[in-house]
Amino acid sequence: MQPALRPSLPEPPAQSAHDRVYRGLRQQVMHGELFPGTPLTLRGIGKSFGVSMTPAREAVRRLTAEGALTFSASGRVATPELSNERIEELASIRALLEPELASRALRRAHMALIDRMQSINEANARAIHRQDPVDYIRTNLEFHRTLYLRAQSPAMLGLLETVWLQLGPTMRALYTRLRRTTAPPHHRLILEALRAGDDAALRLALRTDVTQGLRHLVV
Amino acid sequence: MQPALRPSLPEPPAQSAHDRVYRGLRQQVMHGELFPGTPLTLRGIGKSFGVSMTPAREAVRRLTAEGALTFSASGRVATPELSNERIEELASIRALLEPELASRALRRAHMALIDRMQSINEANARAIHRQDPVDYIRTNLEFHRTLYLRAQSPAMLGLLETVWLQLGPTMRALYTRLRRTTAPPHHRLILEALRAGDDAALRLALRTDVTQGLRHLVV
DNA sequence: TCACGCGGTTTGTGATCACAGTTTGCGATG
DNA sequence: CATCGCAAACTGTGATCACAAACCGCGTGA
Repeated sequence: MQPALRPSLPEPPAQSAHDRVYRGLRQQVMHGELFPGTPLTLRGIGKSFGVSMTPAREAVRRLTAEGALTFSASGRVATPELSNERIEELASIRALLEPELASRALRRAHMALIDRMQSINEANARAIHRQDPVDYIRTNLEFHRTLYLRAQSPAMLGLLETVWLQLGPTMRALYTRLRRTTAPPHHRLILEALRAGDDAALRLALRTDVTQGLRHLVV
Repeated sequence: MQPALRPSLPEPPAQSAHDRVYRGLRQQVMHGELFPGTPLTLRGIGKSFGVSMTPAREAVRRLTAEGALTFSASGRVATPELSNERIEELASIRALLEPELASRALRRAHMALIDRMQSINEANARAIHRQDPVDYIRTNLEFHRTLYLRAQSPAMLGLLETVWLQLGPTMRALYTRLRRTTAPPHHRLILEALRAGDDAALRLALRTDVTQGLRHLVV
């Protein structure tokens, strides 16, 4: 969990049962803890969170609305198995939104932010070396989100997180399949563009980071 | 309702109770039938759709996940009252997504599509003359959606519809306040750019249509 | 050996209920 | 006449239940 990220997203404690379930499931999906096509059951979810079916159903309903889960034929719940077209479309949405968010964040960026991103990036490199897919996905998203939070554009970030959510299981399948041992090279470019205050370079670095990262997703 | 639009969005009949409620409420919100801050109750929703609280709750949960409804203090459900910053942010998201969708649709556009858009636009002009805010919003969205459906980018269109949904009540408040009697000039430019096959002009026309239309929203 | 069919089990759905918190409206009091 | 207070009504929450449909596995038959 990343307690340091919370203050910018003004979500109150909101400790209702369905909200606990929602957050828990959402994190599992976004961080790639679940493979594509993993079947879920309302009773199973409820039991694993210690609640009844009702809050589990609401959380699932909410997550399906965001594309994090799908209803297979006749209402069975599962993580999505994306077609190649869908993957490419989601990647192009990332390529549209992320440079814009980065550009907005650039105006408000300061040294402490860049340092924080750098340390997250080092954790990301360690996850790669450890060959830990979940931690790799988690730190990678955290790297990006840390930057975008500075954009002060909650609606746009929310939309982007929806996209990440849909890609979660697919990214897990990818990063489990190809066991890379070298860090993605573009995070360094992002940090350099940030330090230089170069908007065009930053946009380009993000676009390539996103499209390169998802290039290998197409089966 | 627009039965002609259905085939491209491959949504099955899906006649469960919560889905009927979801679609009904969603349309009410997106088409501006509800003003910002309108309070809703689960029991009231259920009664007006002839179902119990359970499906009503699921539909509301799903709509709040999309930003169509908000939970006011201590769980009361209401349509959102957006701040100026949020309105501007949503407008800039529209300005980002809609030119992209239009550009993708341009490659696949044909004469029948343009004719259909033109006839929708005439219905839109009639709604303006009749000073019917709901029908104005409905035909305006239909004009745009008819174009974007051709982009064959369901995920991007889905994201955009989420944005429309969030703006629904606010647009209703606007178009009720300022009683315009002249059609927005940019739809004509969009049609001309489509006929000419001019990508740059089309992108520009959409960007100005979106930003001009929402310029008056800021209170 | 393989395909088919059938019954037990599991699954999502929707209704109902008890409960706690909030709002509301009426009446008493200054 | 205005203001405060309290009780009744209302609201969302979560649990439980009945039910129908889908699924799974085993056994039978070709």
